[in-house]
Amino acid sequence: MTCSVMWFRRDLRLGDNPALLEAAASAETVLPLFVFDPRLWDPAGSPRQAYLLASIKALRDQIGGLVVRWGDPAHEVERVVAEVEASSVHIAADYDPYGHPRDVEVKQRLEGREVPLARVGSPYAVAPGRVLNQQGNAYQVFTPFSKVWRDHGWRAPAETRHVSWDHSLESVDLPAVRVPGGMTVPVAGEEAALTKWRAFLDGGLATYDVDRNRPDLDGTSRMSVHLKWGEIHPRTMLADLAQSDAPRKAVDRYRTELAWREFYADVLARRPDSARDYYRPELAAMTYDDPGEQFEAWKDGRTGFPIVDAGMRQLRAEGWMHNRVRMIVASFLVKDLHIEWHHGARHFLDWLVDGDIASNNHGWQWVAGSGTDAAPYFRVFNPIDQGKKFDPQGVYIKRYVAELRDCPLDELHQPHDPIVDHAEERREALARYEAVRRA
DNA sequence: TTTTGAGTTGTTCGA
DNA sequence: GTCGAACAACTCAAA
Repeated sequence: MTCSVMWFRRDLRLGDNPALLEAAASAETVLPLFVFDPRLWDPAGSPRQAYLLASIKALRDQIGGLVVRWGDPAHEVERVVAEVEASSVHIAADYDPYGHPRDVEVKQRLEGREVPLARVGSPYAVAPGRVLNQQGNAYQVFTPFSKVWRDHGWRAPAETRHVSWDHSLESVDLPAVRVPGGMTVPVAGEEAALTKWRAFLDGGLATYDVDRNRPDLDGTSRMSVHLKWGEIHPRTMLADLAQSDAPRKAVDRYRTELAWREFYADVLARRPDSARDYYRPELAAMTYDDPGEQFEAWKDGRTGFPIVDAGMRQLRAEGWMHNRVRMIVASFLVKDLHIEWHHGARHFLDWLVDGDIASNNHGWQWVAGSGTDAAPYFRVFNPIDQGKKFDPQGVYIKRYVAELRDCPLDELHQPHDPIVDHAEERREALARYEAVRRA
């Protein structure tokens, strides 16, 4: 019997999975593999790890077994290949700063055994590096990127075919993950992702263009976590959007949000350093404050600004935060507390179940004014006005800030014992930007 | 090569 | 309360 290895990473699904199809086509049986990489695993636990574990269990149940290994992927994949005498290993391409070099190393190791590492597909509708301008260069601005991306087209969703799974290898136990007490992470797995997506197509999509900014209405699809782990492919979603009879404006807006995900992946693949360093280095010269007690207050949701505290508490309660509120709390950290964006980005990655290095860190750089399409320096979110505008009845605030549940609406959005004065810190932020600009 | 138009997500002020 | 203008200057993309 010939055998191929399907090495799952961030593509934890069986449907619309070109790498899996090719694995099945190239051998009689397919061995399903997942490798826990200690370098990516925090023994202290995290919501993201808890979600990953739940998703892996769902995948294992779907397949009826999954070979789990623990260790350096280059070593573990080679070992599994030797154990089953596999003829090939199949993966979806990873473009992240850590994943890409890892795959290069694994490929080299396997070449020593004359076993190909076949990269088929990616987590994106259009693989990073494919969208180019007329000169053949990458775009650095979202809007022209999105137009070319939209017209680039993508493959139709791949058909699901029968796979003969190989269950001959032993598996190590899944690690235990500690989740902060009281946190509820979303239901994981391909089935859950598809169920949620179909409900959104029939429900929230119709008013997505307006409601997506309303944390009180929960007007987003909440698909980010499923995209993060590849429980659904964006190509599947784009095909469904093309079939949708929802209003054009709403469909276009959702498509644009998927384009943002692909744009930031494209930028990060081109500039792996931008995961950590300033995309535009000029702003690194700005004066920032060291994270101290105010940073702790921000993380705990104790700033005294209701919409900020609600967002930070939602993050701790659910491992997720509404996107509008992510912008508000990010602006507050960078512009009101004058703390460098990467401290906030790190905290988000520690707590978000959907934490994705490209979208997260470039979103933060956008807020800090150091990313692509840098925001004008004078754009400082007003947390009071943002609260009134996007949570008009205070439903979102009251959901997460228990001590304000009896607060009358005309006082609800006002700061309560705030750690800073917004107007004052806004002037301070503008002054610091002005100083860098002159330099 | 030069020129022109455009650029996710905002706030404040004054009419 | 609503509305439009001002808030800068620069980079990118395309004609």
